[in-house]
Amino acid sequence: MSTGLSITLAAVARAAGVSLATASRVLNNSDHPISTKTRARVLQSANAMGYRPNLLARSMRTDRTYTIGIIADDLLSPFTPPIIRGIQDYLKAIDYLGLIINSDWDPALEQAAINRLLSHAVEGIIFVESGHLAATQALVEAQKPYMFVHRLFGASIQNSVVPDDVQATRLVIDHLLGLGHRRIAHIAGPQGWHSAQRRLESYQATLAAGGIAVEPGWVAEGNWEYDGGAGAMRQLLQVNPPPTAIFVANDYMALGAIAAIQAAGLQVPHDIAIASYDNREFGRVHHPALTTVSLPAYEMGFRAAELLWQKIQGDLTDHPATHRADFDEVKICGQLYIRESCGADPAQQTHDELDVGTTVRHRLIGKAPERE
Amino acid sequence: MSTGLSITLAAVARAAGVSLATASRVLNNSDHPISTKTRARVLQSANAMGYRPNLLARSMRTDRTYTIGIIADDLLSPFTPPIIRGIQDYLKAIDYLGLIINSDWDPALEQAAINRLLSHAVEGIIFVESGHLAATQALVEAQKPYMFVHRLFGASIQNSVVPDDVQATRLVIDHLLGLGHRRIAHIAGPQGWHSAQRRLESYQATLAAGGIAVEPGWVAEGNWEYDGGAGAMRQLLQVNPPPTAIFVANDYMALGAIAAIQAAGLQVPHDIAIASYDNREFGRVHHPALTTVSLPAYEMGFRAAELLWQKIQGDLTDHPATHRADFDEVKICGQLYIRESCGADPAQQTHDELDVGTTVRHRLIGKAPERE
DNA sequence: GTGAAAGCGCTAACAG
DNA sequence: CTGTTAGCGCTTTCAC
Repeated sequence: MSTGLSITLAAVARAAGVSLATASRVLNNSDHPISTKTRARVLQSANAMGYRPNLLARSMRTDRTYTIGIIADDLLSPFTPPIIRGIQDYLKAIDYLGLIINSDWDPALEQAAINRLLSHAVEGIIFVESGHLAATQALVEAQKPYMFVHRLFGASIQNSVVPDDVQATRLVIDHLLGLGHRRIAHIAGPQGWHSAQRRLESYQATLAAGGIAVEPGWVAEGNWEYDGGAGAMRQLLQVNPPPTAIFVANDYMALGAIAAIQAAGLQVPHDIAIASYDNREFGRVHHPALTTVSLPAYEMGFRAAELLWQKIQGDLTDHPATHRADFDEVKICGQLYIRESCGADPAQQTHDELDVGTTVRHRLIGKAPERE
Repeated sequence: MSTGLSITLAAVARAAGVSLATASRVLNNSDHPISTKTRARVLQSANAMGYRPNLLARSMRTDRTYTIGIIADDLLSPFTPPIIRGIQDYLKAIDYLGLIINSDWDPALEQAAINRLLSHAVEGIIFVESGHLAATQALVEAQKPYMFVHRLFGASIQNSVVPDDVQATRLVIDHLLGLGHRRIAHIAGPQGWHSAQRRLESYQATLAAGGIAVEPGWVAEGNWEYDGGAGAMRQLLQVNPPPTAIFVANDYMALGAIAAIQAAGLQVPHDIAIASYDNREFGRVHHPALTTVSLPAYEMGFRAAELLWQKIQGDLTDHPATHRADFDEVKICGQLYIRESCGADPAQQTHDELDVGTTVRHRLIGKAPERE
C-alpha cells in the first residue's frame, strides 16, 4: 500500500546503527552538531535504502505542509494556464506545491474547495479569475493568507494582482500616435466590465494628452466576441471622415473588425490600422498578424505567489511588522507586440514570443527567494 | 499556524460529551452501530464548531491520501490543460485531488517530481505528454499504479491513452471523399513522429479502400509549423493536375497551406479544400474556418484517470484478478468539426464546440463511478 | 452501543 | 555529540 512498504526513518536509523533523533537531524540538515562519521553513515544508509521522508508525518509534527491551494474557475479559461504556470514557477523556487481545484463559477463549489484545501492544511490560497469574494470570509476565519489574481469582479480590492489596463492601453495608443495616426477610434468591451471601462478611459485620456479630441462616433461598444467586433466596426465605417486606426479592446473583436473592414473592400493595415489587447495565440497566426498588448497572465500569477509567500512568512515569524499585512492591489502592465496589423516595422521590437512568460521567466525566477 | 488553531476531533467529542472513538465513527459514517441520539449530538457539535477533519492525520492512519500525482511536461503545452481538466473531472467524481508538477522535458526534474509525489504519498501517477519513460522504473519499485496520456515517444506501450490517429484520419478522408473529391493530397507531419506516420498510413489506406491510388507527388512533408505547411503546399501546387483537396496533419500547417494557396491566386475551399487535425482554437476564428478532426485531449485525460482508478482499486482490494493488471494501450478517436475550409454544409453537424470536453463532459461525468 | 488505548512516521524538547 | 520520549490528529482493534 501507499506508505505501507516504504522505508521509514526508523529503518534507516537502525541500519546506520544510530537513534531516530540522530537520523532525523542528519537528514534534515539540522544545525544540531553531528560527528562527520555519523552523518556519513546515516546519509549512506538512507541513500542505499532509497529513503523518502513521509511528508504527511512530518507535516503533522511541524504544522507546515509546504503546499498552497489554487482555486481557479476553470483550468480551460484562456488565461488560467499561464497564470497557474506563473504561480507554479514561483512555488518551485520555494519548494512548495500548489493544489489546484476548479470551482466552475459556482460559489458553493468554491466554498467546498476552500474547505477541502483547509483540510489538506494548505498554508495559503490563491484565487484565479474568481468571480466573487464571499469565500474570503472562511479564509479570514481560518487565519489563512490568500490572494486574488486577475479577479473579474468589482473595483480595486486588497490582496489582488490585476493587469494594468490604463498603462497597457497607453502603450497601444502611443504606438498608433507614433505611427502618425490622428483619427483613432475605439471598439470597447461591454461597459459592465471594469477592464472595459479602464481601457476606454485610458484611450480617451491618452488621446487627450496627445492633444487630440475624441470625436463623437469614435467609440463603439462590442461584446468581447468576434461578431461584436465586426458589428462595431461596421458602425465605425460610417464615420466621416473615417478613422485611420482602431484600438480594439480584445483580440477576438479585432479579428471581427478586420473581417468587417475587408468585407467593405478595404485593407488592414493599408487603409485602417488595427491594434488590440490580450495577445492570444490566434492573433499571431492570423493574417494580418495582430499588433496587440499582452495580458500578462504568467507574470500576474508569479507575482501573486510571491506576495502570498510574503504573507505566509509573516505568519511564520509572527513578526508584528509583517504579520498578516494586507497588500494594496498590484497592477502589472503587459507588453506591446508589434506585428502586421498596424503596418509598423516589426524590427522595432527584438522578439516575438506569444507567451510572455517564457521570455520573462528566467529573469523572474532569478528573483525568486531561497527557501528561508 | 496551519492546523494549529483548528478544531480537532477531540474537541468535538468533548463538546458532544462522547469519546473520541464515537465521534470518529459518527463523522465517518462508519457501519459501527451508534444510537440515533448520540449521532445527532456529535453531528450537531461538529457543525456548530465548524469541524474540518485533518486529512494528514487521517491519511497517516489509513494509508490512503485520496490524491494522485500528475506530471506534465509543461502546463502551457496546448493539449495539457484539457487533458488535465479531463483528469480533474474524473477525480472529482471519486473525491480525489491531483497534485500537478511540470517536468519541463527534463528527465532529472521528472525523477524529482516522482520522488516528491511519492513523499506526498499519492496513490498513483499520470504522466501527461511525457517524452520518456525511464521514470517508470521508480514507480514499479514503489508499487504505484501509473498511466501515460498522449505520450509522445515510441510505439505502443501498456498503460497509456493516445489519440486514435488511424480512425480520426479516416473520418477526415471519408468526409472529403463524400464531398466528391478524388484527387486528395496530404501534408504530413515529420516522419520521425509516430503520430505523423499513423496519419500518413491511414490517409493512404483509406484512399486505397475507396479505390483511389495515391499518385506520386501527393504527399509532402511539413514540420508541424505554419511555414512548413506553406512550403509543402507550394510543392503540392506543382502537381499536374493539381489535387482538389488536402488533408493536413495539423492545424498550424493548414493555416500555412491556405496562405500558400491564396498567394497562388486560388481560393479555399472554392479551388482547393483543406481539412486538418487537432481542432485548435485558432482554427475556429480563422477565415475560412478550419474543418478539422479534434485531438480528444479532454477525453483522453478523463479515461486515463478512470483506468488509474481501476488500478488503485485493484491494489486496495488485493483481489488477485485485478491486482496490478496492466492495460493495453487505449486509443480514443477525435470528432470531425465541419466548418468552412472544405465547403461542406456545416449543418451536417449539430454543434460546433471548440472544446470537445464541454460537449462530452456531462455524458462522461455521468459514467463516473461512485467512490467505493 | 460506547470507550480506552495503541500507533501511523516523524520532529523537538529534554536528558545525558 | 547522541539517545529517549512525548505527541501531532486520527482510526481501529479490543474490551466492556
